[in-house]
Amino acid sequence: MARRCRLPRSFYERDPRLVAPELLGKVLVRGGVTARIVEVEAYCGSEDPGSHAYRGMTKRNATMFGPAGRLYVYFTYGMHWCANAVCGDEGQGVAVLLRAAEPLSGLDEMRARRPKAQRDRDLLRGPARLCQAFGLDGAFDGIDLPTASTGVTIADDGTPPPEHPAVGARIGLSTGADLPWRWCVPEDPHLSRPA
DNA sequence: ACCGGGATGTTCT
DNA sequence: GAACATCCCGGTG
Repeated sequence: MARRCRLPRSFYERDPRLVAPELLGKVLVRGGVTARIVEVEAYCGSEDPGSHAYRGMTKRNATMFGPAGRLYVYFTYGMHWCANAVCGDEGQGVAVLLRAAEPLSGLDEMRARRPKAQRDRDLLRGPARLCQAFGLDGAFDGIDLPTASTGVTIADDGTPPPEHPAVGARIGLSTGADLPWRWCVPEDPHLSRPA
């Protein structure tokens, strides 16, 4: 296996629609718990009616407007957390939502945090399930992914992104649902929904 | 397999 | 007061 390195800040400092497909195949890391990202969505700030940032900065979405490379973790539906990587330039409010991943290591810890998951392929199949399995919640909002000391990061282990990713509409939106800003590893069994 | 509804509480109108 | 970047369970076929 090739050596794993944290993605540098410059990776994130671009349009989320460029960053998103390149995140496919990268490795989400929290200590010994790791997983390969297979599904993501781009959220594009003031030009995107589906984005939390569409109506400007609020207390909840403030992290989105900060520097690229931070983790934006938000609470939704009264019980779930979801995690994004902030992209672009500071003040833009753009990010990539991490929607699904393939478990690589730390499976026992994931299973312990998600006792309801029947099969290992269900551990990270969906943005809130992914956060549950990794133990990500509001305490992780704003942490800096490129910084070594945080323990949470996204790394490159040499696996290239798919040459022809599946692209389609984002999931769960009432507005902005027509925009094709969801990217997946084609045919991957760990997707939240087929591509 | 697919579908419908309930859980649960923060955020914004 | 409504909406919400979701998940889980229990129905039916």
